[in-house]
Amino acid sequence: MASIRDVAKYASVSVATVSRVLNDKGYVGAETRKKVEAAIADLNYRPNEVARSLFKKQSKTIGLILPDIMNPFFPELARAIEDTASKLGYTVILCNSDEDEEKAQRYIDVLLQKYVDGIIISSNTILEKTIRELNIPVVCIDREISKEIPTIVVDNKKGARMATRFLKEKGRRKIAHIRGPMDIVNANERCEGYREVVSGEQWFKESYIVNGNYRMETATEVVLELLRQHPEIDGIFAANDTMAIGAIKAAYQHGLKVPEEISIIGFDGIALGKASIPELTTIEQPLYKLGQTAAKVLIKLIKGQDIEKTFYQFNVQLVERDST
Amino acid sequence: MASIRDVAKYASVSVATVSRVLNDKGYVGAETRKKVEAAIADLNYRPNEVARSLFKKQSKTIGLILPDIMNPFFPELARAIEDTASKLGYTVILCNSDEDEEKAQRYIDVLLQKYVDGIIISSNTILEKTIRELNIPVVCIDREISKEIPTIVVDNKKGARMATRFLKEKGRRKIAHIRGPMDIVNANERCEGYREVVSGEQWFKESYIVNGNYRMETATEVVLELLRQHPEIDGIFAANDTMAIGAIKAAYQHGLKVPEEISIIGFDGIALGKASIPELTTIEQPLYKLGQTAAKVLIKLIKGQDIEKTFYQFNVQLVERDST
DNA sequence: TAATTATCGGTAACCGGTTACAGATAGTTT
DNA sequence: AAACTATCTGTAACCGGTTACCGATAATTA
Repeated sequence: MASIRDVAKYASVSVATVSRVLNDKGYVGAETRKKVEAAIADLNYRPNEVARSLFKKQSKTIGLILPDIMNPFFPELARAIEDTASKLGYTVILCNSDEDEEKAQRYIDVLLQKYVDGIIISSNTILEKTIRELNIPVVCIDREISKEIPTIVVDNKKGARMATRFLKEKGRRKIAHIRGPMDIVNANERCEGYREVVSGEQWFKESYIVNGNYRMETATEVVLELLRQHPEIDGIFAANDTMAIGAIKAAYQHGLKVPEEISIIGFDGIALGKASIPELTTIEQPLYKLGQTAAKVLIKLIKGQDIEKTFYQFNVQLVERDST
Repeated sequence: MASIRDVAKYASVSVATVSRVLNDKGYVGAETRKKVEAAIADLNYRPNEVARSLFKKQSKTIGLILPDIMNPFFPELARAIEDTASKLGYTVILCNSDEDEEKAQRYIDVLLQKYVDGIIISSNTILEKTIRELNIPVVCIDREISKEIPTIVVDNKKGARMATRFLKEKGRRKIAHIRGPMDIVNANERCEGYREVVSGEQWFKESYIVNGNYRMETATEVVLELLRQHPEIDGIFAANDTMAIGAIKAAYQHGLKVPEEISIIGFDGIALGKASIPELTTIEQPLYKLGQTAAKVLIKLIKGQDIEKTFYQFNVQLVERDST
């Protein structure tokens, strides 16, 4: 591949001049500019981004650390981030942390060595201190670590309240909740939202809250057990869509018709919800918007521009489909 | 961050020596090595991967160009590729081409500028010539472009025959096929496999083959229309799982019970199939294995090792679940 | 003892960009 | 005509690694 020196020679100018044309910086005479542009075109020259990165200490690359791209919640986020980054001239390195702090740390080290300009991370295990020591911008998405670090999330508690109230409005009187992992903030918030709505009800029992881990199979198991213990249950609010689908399966296995005999509502609004039969009623997060915002905010920070706020909380929306 | 010169100064040696220790190359005395290692530890030094890339013309990074990570077929592939690459010391840049050749080309240009060591691509629009001109290894996955380029796929035709025969064995006598896009090789192969099995049947009509585009909504529409036209149909082989789920929806909307009145089988074995109700019978591709192989083959090529073959065709497996 | 060889470490050029600084030219002002 | 300024272009150092090549020392051999 042609280098800037080849172009300079071809156009009979110096490399500095070529660089000036390339970056539209400093004085370049009209004639000279034309010569250089012709040379660039003739040689099909593309500046070497690595050399540029070395000098600028910026790579036009961001790191994206997610628990697992196979988790159906993340592809839409990843897509939005990549789209936005790409539009703004950045490239995205994908990393799967498996919720493992050590693994995340290893990825971070590699990303730093590659001079990534910033990182978007979804993690609950990483420490605030670790992040601050990186000396590059970091944005958290979906999981919040600290109010100090820019974070993009939705109003989980409100969404949970909406979901639970909706089931009540649908005439459900014994509403259970399958919650997410204890160490994930949004799972706690969703559980809290559910609690706020049902704690005043005289029918509410602590055992109506069961532990899930955001995965389908486990949800099916625990809901099956729940229905055996509490045949009176006629509504379930699952803390995410994946578990909600697991719950639908459990309901069928238990011989219950959805939505006739039991209503089930999820949270997230992932594509999966439209693929299930019946289609899933859910609290929809503006996933694309979240990813887009994360990328925009991160890139603003990279460019040294300041951002309006450090905590972006988006609204959720109830999408009624056929499971309620 | 500390540079190699800082380490050299701290250890009172030259940068060459530090580099030798770092890369275990050339003679370094035991004493000297210890000093250098101590310095590296004390200064918490990590070599700058960008500087290294510049000199080596290798970045320990590979590009992954997929049509769309939101398409549920790709996350597992991406995960496998990332896992494998990461284990072998490579990092993955994610690109979404949207089946758009121009977009893919733009990504390729950017990737080249960043000195990626190789590219894994899933595309049917890109030309063989374009790829050969890149001068870096390229591996195709899921979509085949040319026998010259290393390709990782499954035996689509065989899988399609298996699916169609399976429906016959289940006693289905009027089996339709929803095919994938005309410009995708695997869609044609799957259609061909279906044809081979049904073309001898006296009941077979050309209109039993309908065009889908691998998307769910479209599949629902065309199947609905198909069922109106041909109420006799009692089996459907959809060219991918997403369309199979669309077909299940259509069947329900048409008042048919799955699998009692109509059997539906998909292709791919994506996670979605386990989330649908009824769970989807499908021809499962070893997705993780495919991704893993793609990464391994690519990295072998990058390292200049030679590979056994240029065409890796994996077997598919029929997974019977509840839709047949 | 002298010559040879293995081992070790340093200097400096290189990868391909960017940019501070300085020098040259042309146009304007006094 | 001299001085000054605006515009334009080039030289060379720098980013942080790698490595060819050379010189020095110590160990081995004749």
